[in-house]
Amino acid sequence: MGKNTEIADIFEKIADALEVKGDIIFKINAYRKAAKVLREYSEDISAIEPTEIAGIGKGMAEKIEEYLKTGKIKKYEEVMADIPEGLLELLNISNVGPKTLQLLHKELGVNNLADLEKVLKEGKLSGLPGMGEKKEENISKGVFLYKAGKARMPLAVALRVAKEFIKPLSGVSESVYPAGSIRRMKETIGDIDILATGDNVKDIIETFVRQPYVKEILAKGDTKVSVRTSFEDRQVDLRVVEKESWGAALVYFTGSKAHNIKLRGLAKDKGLKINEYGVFKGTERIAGRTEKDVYKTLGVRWMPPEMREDRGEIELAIEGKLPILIEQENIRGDLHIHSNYSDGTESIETMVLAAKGLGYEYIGISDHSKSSRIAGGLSEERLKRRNEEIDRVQDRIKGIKILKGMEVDILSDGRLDYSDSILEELDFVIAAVHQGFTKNVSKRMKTAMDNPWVDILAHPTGWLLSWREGYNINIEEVMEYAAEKGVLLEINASYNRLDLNDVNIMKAKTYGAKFMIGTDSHNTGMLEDMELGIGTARRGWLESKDVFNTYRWDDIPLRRRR
DNA sequence: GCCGTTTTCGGCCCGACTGTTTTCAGTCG
Repeated sequence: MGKNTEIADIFEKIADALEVKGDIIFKINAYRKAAKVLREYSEDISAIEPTEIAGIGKGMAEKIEEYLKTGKIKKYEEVMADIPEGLLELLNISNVGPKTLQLLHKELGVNNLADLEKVLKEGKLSGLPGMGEKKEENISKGVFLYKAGKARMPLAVALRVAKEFIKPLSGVSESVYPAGSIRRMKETIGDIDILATGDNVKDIIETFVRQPYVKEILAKGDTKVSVRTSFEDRQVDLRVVEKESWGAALVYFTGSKAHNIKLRGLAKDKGLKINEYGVFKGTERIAGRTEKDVYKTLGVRWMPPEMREDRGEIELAIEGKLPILIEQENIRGDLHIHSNYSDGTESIETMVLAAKGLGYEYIGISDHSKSSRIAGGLSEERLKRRNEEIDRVQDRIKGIKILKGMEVDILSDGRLDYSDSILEELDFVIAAVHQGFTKNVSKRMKTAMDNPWVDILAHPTGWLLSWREGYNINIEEVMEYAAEKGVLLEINASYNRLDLNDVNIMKAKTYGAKFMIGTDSHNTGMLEDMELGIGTARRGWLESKDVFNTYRWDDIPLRRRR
């Protein structure tokens, strides 16, 4: 973890603490903004002048310097002095905001989750000002869901749930779309947002709440409804708008929040007002029907949802310099595929036919190497037999090129799991860490990349979405080394990885790195995870020329060919 | 606390919904 992240975490905690203390919201937002830009800044903050970053002023810069020098920030110690450990965590409970938390803390001495549960049980909340039976009940529900470990869900799960709701709605609406972070293809999703338009608003809302997966209606108004579903208690929100507002609502509900705030600022500068209903000059609506119109009135070109994170995309769109992002149609092949020779569940032939069905020109079979025993890693002898099998399948199946690859373990000393003479005979080699996640990972990866037969580095950070933190690694150093050596960085598209992620992709690109999107498929269904990898690449602003499996196989400038 | 071809002071996004209120505060996105 870099210094940027460490400082960003501290700034966010300061913001939370100040909010509970009731400080002015603008100061709090300043800390949040600083945390965000710091987290997403591609260079290490110690290497530059902090005030050059928008959102970091004199005060923040001093605190950053202080942290770099002493490892501490006095302001943080100050604001935290009278805040008990475990209090701020409670802000993550839905229906508990800063005001409620302050009240609970001051009046009832709530310091942590256990305290909160206790006062709820004893029914002590109802006596407090502004607290009634309902509010108490809602906080109880919030605690229940929080404890149930309502972590963000993987994008793939959210997409599936959203589709279940969109299917029946498409019958009664004119348009219905997933919005929010799903549309931006963020790797994990909190709540699922769906946006619809049509003539009969009531019908749309009633159809929505009648779905069999709806377990409880959390809120229901004329245009908006929130439900808890039987998919792990996940919340789904539906918002219905008039056709005149469809584009404006799409922009608004797709977000991100930071992107919207910047758009509002632009509107304001032009004497306009933008909200989910349109762009307004005084009371007159001058745009709203399509996203394109909305952006145009603000002097901004339309941009793909995956870019809308306020990371400079609005500035680029104003200058007309938006990148042309990679699309599914650009992908010509998938190089990270397991067969039943190692831990895949299907035969080489089945995987090849499925890939051919997707219109791919080539597929690379890349099973595990011998040290991955649990995953059925291949001995030299079995590797030989697998390659002969590939030749036989290729004889039978035409119209798709089958490549002999391997996902080769990086051993504890950085050597690879096969000798160079074996690696050389393969069409390509993916190197991967599957063991010793905390031991010298950066160094081992760099040693592995010194081997000229390594073409691709698999799932570079090793994290699994929402449950495994990943390798103990200096990812910047590794990505920079990969760029230098001409090793492709994998964007692992598997639904529970998405590794590299957007922020790392953007950083890697500044180092001059190139990429490969691989699904890490262990069965035919997983081939469709390519969609998730493309979304992630787009979030990292990649164009098709950055991603080498958009090239014809013979044209890929693989390291071993140079 | 940040920011500035309208400003170095005075702004800083804004609307829906809920619950507890007799007109609005808190939460959420």
